[in-house]
Amino acid sequence: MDNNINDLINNAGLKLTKQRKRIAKELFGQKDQHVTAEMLFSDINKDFKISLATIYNTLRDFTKAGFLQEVNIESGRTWYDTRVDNHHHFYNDETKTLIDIHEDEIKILKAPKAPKGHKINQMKFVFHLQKHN
Amino acid sequence: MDNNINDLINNAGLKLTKQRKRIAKELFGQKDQHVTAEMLFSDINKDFKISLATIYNTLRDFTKAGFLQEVNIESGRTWYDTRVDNHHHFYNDETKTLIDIHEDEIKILKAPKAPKGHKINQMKFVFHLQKHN
DNA sequence: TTTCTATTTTAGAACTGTTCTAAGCTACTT
DNA sequence: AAGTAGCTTAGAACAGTTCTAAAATAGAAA
Repeated sequence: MDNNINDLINNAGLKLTKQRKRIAKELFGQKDQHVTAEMLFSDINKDFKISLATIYNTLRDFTKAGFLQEVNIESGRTWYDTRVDNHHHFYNDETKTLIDIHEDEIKILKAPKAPKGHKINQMKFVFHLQKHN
Repeated sequence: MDNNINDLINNAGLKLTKQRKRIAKELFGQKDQHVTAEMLFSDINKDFKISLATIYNTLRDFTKAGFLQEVNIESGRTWYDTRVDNHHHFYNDETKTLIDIHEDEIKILKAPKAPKGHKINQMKFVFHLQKHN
């Protein structure tokens, strides 16, 4: 099960370095995580010296390999989501936190028609949350 | 009708400066525009000297006044939309262009339930486009 | 094992989009 | 016509991210 990750890294044509193992552990150790590069960097650096460049390189590599999905909500920083299936998000603007929405929690009766010569490749829905008493 | 814009600026408690008039003309001269700060800056500067800081200041002021809506799709830059009603977007990742989707082109049968203590404040849907032959 | 090399990591420079600063200018009020 | 709050500006500063080029290392080959 730990090897699962290692095998995946290898199968993606990536060398199994200490840094990648450590990042993978951080990301895939618990499920459904949402992280930014800075978050990963400071969390890991509590007990494992790693450079910010490696964090960015690895996030890019893992995304390319399909282990992660980028989520863009606020311009200015990129979130990485360990869920790579098709799904959507709640976003709490106040606490700046993301919550997954499983695809079957939404039912679309009518989808917009893509412009001529194009088709819809991916749908990304963000539901902004507000406190409610 | 030109005064329309000027009145709106005034009513928002903003002084009617040359720069704001010019930016307003650029933004609201034709309808349903999507611009970035850099786009506005270079378009206007073709015939009217204006500083980038003023562009940013004005985009912020106009947004606060409700004349514009921010759209965040790619992290790294902010789009401004002259449509301020509730609507959604197609995004062409290849050409980096936005197209409005009127709200009635989408019908949602089932919306996700907001987490306890919260309610959905705003829904922002992005439909990523792909070429299709 | 040891050697070899293509990858990887790294510190720091560079870059992009945006905000801040503080000095001079100007729209509007009196 | 003068006064002032608000505005514009150039450039510095900042945040997030990518780039660079030198040193380190995983894994293949001998």
